[in-house]
Amino acid sequence: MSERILVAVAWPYANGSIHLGQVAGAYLPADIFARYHRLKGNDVLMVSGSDAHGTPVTLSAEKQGVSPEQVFGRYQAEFLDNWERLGIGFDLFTTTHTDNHTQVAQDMFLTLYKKGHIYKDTMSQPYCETDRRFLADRYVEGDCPHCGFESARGDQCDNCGRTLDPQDLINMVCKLCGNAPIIQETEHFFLRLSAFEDQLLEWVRKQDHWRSNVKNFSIGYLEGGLHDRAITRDIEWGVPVPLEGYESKRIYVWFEAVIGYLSASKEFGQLNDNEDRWSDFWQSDSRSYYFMGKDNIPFHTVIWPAMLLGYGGLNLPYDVPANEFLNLEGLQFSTSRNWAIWLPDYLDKYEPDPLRYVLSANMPETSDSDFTWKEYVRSNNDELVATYGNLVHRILTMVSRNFDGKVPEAGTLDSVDNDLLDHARRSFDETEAGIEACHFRAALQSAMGLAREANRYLERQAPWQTVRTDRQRAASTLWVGLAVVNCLKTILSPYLPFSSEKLHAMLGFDGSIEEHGWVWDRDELSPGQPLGTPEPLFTKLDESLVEEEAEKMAG
RNA sequence: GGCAACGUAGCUCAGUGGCAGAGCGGGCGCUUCAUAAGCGCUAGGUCACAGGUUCGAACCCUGUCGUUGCCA
Repeated sequence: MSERILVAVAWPYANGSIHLGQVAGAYLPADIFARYHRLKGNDVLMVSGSDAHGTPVTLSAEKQGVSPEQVFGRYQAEFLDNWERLGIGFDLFTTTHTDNHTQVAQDMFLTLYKKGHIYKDTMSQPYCETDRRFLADRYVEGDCPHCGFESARGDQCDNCGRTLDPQDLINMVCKLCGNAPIIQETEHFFLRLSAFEDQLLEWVRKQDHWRSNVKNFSIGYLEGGLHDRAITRDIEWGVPVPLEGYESKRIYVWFEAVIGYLSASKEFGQLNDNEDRWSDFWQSDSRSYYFMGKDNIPFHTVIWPAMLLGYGGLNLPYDVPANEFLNLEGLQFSTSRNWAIWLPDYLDKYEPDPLRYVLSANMPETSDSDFTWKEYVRSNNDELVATYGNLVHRILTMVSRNFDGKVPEAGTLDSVDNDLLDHARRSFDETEAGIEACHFRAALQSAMGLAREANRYLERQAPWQTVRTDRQRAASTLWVGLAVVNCLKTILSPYLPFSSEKLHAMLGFDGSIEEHGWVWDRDELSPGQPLGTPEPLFTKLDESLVEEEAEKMAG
């Protein structure tokens, strides 16, 4: 029975490249999950897009002396290229700067407003008399009232990490002109989050399939009490407030960006000449999974659900498998300190599958994890190449040399043969259950365990010897070996789509793995089926790479 | 400061009441079909620290220290 699965992935700010932390935290797990469900034959919609609005984009634009459109346009193009090269298969990766998104976001705003979930009030904001504009949190800086750090931002101090209100800053200055802003009252719209507290708490408490840290954190967040939050700002870049008299105000980015999941779903339908397509994933018996880093949890377990409840008639998140953070060589990824591995840089030099493998094997599912170049090389050489790639290669070359490159016909199977085939069945089921539950690391371990077991099997059956003494026995062994490789091809394909596709062809199949589906049958390879020319699936990397990359990062 | 997590082998990490685990790395040996890949054996741990509950604690409770995220 086909299921409907919405794979919703956090929207990256379009003011800088994607780094490996974001890949490990959100994009890769989402893609593995989506690929698996597509193989299962389920109806999958995977969406995300560039967060084109928000102050990081305008700040970058002003720094570079270009328009915000140019900034987000450049990164939107880069993101699309990166997804293609890394094999992140979005059904639609759009942006928040589309007419469609504006319309959907304004509809959400108006509906909530009419239903009384949004109300007007006034608040105090820094106003720069020189630039004649209100200043967003990140447009002011000053001394941190807690630690005295001299260039704390309006929303947070980068030194002591505390969150701030602009009014807290000592010696506050406008980042644009350097003059001191004044504090001025301004009218804004507020989301009545407090009204949803009980309903959300009841809902979150029922989510027993959520990761415990996600659930506990959300419950704690709700029990601490929800405060109504301002959802508009006095800025020019963003979605206009759709009410007369408020033309100078924009919907604030944290409220508007999450609506992207819905607007992207609608845009997907329009692009495919099926206007109502979005409702399959939002109003019917569909499950939605939201992938993101841990810093984004409350937006997806509390605020977005509150908006959906207020709007009415739309599905709440089914699961929010948020990941912890990936560190780099023991330190946090930091854009400002340029401590990062940027995805476009990686893709210019290396293959996609090894990265997908290393990040999956080390995915920060339950706690922060660490990426090091040393581990990257080790993992590629000792696991991908030595365990899996070599297994495939030794079996294929033996068949190629001794059985005319055709699937040999098995004779009677012995208990060792059957044990391995049983193991393959178990690994297939375990990998399936693991991915289904968003336990990507464990599922990958199960698959790799099968590759190790197959190497042990070969050692025991030694077909390179029996081929000279008992040709039928060697044929049976290699037939079993091929059947297991065929299994590995499928269960590893969500993780290693490029090499699995290559292997699929080498095993003599036509078409793609996606057409083939998430199935494994030991008898799938028919005797006599001609195999392709065996080629290594992965390449060993030289240790010198570790030092080269270390030097690059130090510089 | 409040809340939620995390701290386990050289490294990266599993393990939530019942004999401390895996992968990789180290050491020794075997093998040679395969990308010098593979297989077996082996060494290696005060489960952050200190208390408590229990017949029994890495696991439950309290406190301390360290790390992370969110919030004020």
